[in-house]
Amino acid sequence: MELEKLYEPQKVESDIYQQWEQSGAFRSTPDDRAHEQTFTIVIPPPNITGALHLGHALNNTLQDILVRYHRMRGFNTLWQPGCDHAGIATQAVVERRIRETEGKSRHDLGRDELVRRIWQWKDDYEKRILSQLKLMGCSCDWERSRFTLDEGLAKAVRLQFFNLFKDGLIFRGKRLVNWDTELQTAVANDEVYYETIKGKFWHFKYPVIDPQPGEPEFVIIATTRPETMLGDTAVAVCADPESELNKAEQKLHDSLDVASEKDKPGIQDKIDAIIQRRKTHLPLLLTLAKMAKDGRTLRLPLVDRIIPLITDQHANPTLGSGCVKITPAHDPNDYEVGMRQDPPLPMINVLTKDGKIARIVETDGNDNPNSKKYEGLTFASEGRNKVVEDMEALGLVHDIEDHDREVGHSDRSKAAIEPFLSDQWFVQTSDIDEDSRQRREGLNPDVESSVILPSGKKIRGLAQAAIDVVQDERIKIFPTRYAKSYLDWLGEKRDWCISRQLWWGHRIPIWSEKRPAPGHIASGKGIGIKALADFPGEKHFAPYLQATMHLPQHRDRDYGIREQHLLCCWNEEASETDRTKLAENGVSQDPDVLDTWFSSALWPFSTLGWPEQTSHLKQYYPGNVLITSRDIITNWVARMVMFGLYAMGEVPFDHVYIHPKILDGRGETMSKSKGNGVDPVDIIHTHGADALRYAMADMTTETQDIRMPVEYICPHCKKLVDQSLVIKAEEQSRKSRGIKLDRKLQPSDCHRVICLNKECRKEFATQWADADTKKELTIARETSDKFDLGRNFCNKLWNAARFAFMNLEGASCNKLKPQDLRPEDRWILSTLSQTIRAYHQALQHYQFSASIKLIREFFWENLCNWYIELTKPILTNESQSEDDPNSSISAADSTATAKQVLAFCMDQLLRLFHPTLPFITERLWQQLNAIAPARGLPGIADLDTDSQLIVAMFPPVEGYASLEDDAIVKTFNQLQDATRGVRDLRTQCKVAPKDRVTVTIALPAEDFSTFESHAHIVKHMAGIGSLTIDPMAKRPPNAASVNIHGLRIYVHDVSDDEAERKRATKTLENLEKQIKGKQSKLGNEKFVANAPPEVIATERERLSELLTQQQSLQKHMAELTQ
RNA sequence: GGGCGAUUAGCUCAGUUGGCUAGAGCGCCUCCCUUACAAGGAGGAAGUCACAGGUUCGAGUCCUGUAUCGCCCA
Repeated sequence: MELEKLYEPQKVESDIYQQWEQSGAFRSTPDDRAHEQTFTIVIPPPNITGALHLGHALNNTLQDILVRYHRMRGFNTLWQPGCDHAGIATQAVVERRIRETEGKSRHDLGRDELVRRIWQWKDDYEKRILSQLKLMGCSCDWERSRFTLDEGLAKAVRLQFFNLFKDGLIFRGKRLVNWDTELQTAVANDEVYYETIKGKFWHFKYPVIDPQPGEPEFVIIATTRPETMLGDTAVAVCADPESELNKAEQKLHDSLDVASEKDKPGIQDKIDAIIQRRKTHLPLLLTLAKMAKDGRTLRLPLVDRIIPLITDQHANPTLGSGCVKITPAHDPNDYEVGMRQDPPLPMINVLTKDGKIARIVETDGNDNPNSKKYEGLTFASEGRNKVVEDMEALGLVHDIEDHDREVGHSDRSKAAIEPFLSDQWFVQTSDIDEDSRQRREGLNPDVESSVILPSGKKIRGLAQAAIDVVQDERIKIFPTRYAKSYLDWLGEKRDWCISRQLWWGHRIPIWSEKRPAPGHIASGKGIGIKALADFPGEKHFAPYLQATMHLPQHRDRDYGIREQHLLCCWNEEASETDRTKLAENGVSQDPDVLDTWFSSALWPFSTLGWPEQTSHLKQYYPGNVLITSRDIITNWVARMVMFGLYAMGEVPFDHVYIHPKILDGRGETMSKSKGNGVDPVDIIHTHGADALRYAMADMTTETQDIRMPVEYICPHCKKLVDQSLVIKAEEQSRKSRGIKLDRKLQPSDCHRVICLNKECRKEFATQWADADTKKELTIARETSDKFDLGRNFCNKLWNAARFAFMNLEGASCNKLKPQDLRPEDRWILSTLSQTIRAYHQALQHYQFSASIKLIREFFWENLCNWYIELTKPILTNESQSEDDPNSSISAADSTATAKQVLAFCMDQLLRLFHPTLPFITERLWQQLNAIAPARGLPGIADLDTDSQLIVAMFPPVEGYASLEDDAIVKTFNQLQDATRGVRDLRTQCKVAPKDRVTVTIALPAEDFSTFESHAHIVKHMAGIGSLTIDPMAKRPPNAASVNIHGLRIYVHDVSDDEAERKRATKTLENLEKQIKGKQSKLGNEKFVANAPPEVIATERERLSELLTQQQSLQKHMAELTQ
């Protein structure tokens, strides 16, 4: 069964993968082995919004390399796969799809139907994602595949929530969220993008109530969002404007001192402005500050609310009028201002969930009679116009300027984001102290002000615990610089807002009953939440926890209710019937779901069966390493650590490895949501899975992201079409059609593409086209020539193996004595052993690129270009007559030894390459097993020859010490130098490759005998007909010569004196330059005094070497001139 | 605004704690379809290590500043 001349991955990959799966090689089996002998990786669960792209291919290649490496080293190994439900991202994708295809909103469908649709979507994409991973060769334990909404994981989520609630670590609070008025949900920060919008700056006058003599009648505030003034609850001024102005000026002076000339005028202008301002504004600002301290109030126009003039650092005396309106319920900064006041400012909401002006309720609980005419107007358009119009009518508009503003937009719906105050659930990650106990007052008064982990350790707070484990290196982060972003973020100890106003996700396990404040009589026929524990037959309410939550004054406006009774429960989800029954009794479950990261944070143990104490949990927790991308260090990694410590008492993993990011041809990160992802399956199609993996691992260095120019393969002419040109063409085409471009186009904006190849010009579809277009046109696959090196490498490996297999028939497995080995055998074995050691070293430090380079270099350069070339004549029996006259080894013995050594090298190489290139190595392994079933070096390396490489033993960490031989490596280097020297001269003198040349080599007498006894190597490798080694040799007539590391090489009869003189002169010049450098260095007293002795010694040695070379070359020149 | 990183050959990138003449792949030039491999082999040209200072006997490497780019956080 001879191998094909070209390696064709598609003929190999699926069979091999099936064999692995069927053999159970991926399966994890708990066996009580210690943590040191267990290797666990949990996959960062890909979300099910879309298919995987090359970034995931990188992530999973690296995981698979480590998993296969450890499996082959005999570790009990688990790679835990699965997918993430990705709350908002998935719901938005599915909602958009339904809107586009059916014209329906989620409210049209209803909660249950929408969730049903999303499950369908999940099934499709989960299937696609898992198949992508399999095609890449990932060796996950597929039988254990999990989804973050699985029932088992849902149970883990509910229990974790329950425990946190019990420990008083969950509280309810107000928060300004990014509100998407279109989707009617809060969106996360990373789902908001900013655009500059042309707008105006309105300067309004607010009348002062009872101004004293010398005080202004109005204060002037400026706003870009007039409609929010309906919710103003204060106007702030600076408490000490004079010193603030001084500070600002000093700061400008400081920066003026260090500024470049071109920046100076701008800074000077600002200083002048402040000086000017002291004259024009300061007196008024001082008056305002005093008024604020005296408790002066203002009458807010339109709604007629009396609001205080306050002092706060937020008011900047260097800008505008120095006064700023405060709308705590609709601006993040104002919210902070409001919270800083004592007592806090009231927060008055003026926005409805669907983006209109709300019914405005004053602090006394009554509707504001003046606000009626604004109610129901669209917020930032009709509302704004009406407010401005009315202010103008009242003559309270002082000025209007043009002003550009950065406005947040929802990534999902493209609607403008409004800051919106809403009730949210939080996990307290900050330190647990008196202050925070106040905040969660009423929730669970019995809780201590610390938390005791299952390990018995007492912690100050979740964030602090997660900081500690990285600081004391119980978790190590690679590369180390990423520890900083982890620590910085956790150091802020911001409580974690975990509720999301969505339908897709884990529903918050809180049930509540709204009821009046204490002292009032409960109305209605409710059974009362306290009675729920005895609710007949409802096992899902046990165990449960209950708490009464007092809602502070300014927080209850949405409800008009003073107190809420809450019940947190776990066990099973409530059934429909239960829900109905409970609803009838005035008890309902919180409609919100949990932040996706809540369930992801449990992933390292929920996937192992927690809260059940399964054998998997015992064996495989904690994991060894988490491999992920840097953008989720905070969202995910930090939370896994907090939850791991909290639920398990132990860190979830020992190491975190952060890998580079894949960028597209324009330098933008590849992402699902951006629409520039390349399907790894396309690359597998053009280059093969191993080539994909090889290139990925080879590009994974510590510092750099990976730029990946993408090309389409035109399905018609098969030529490559540059993706960035296609995007440009699309932009052009849109412009010419009069379409305004409001953003940079992405590959996902290009659906129909005309081939840029002039002879073709046919149209094709891209992966982003809709189904109809895809049907109409053929889809072009995407590719990148970045993967060529992987494909080339696989082909090389394939062919080297092919050659070996053609010649390994009858290879033996004998006990070899050192004297049986030829110098090249000893050299290659020594080099192999060193390579093995270095490979382990590199991989254990997550130096993927370096590890690949090591084994690539050994294989391609050393084994193929030297060892195999040297061994060819023996193996193919051409060299019987060319027996090395100096060797005592017979030709037949050499052949047998060479076969055994080559078989050994191939065996070790396949093992070394298997983690990176699993398919091709497994295929070749089968062939090797067939041709050389018994192999190894008995006594030195006794090998298992398992039928499957995936479970064969990896070469040992320490290499094979007895094979290492520095002397032969040194000699071989000299032989290689000589060979290269002759080859160089042959090329320079245009000797045809087939012609044999006559060569004389002069060298130091002490190297003579070793060199001479191995000279056949140079002779063979350099195409030498006749070779003389002579320490005293002089230049033969018309010889070309070169000096390399003390060797002087003459190739006879190929050069005239003129050419030789030129060559020698050039070399001499170079030598002189180096000698001069060395001499001045060694002549420097300070160098000799300060540098370490070994460095000086090397320099001296090197100088004398250079001088010898120079002398010999000068002599040579002299001979030439004669 | 704060933090992190990058800038080395035409391109994409290596370069461990400062120490031989700064490397690789691709591309380029010359030669070779030699029976494993042209997806290959042999040889070659090509770099002011972003810029400006500083520390040091010695700086691509350490420090300071500048410029440009990227990412994260607010």
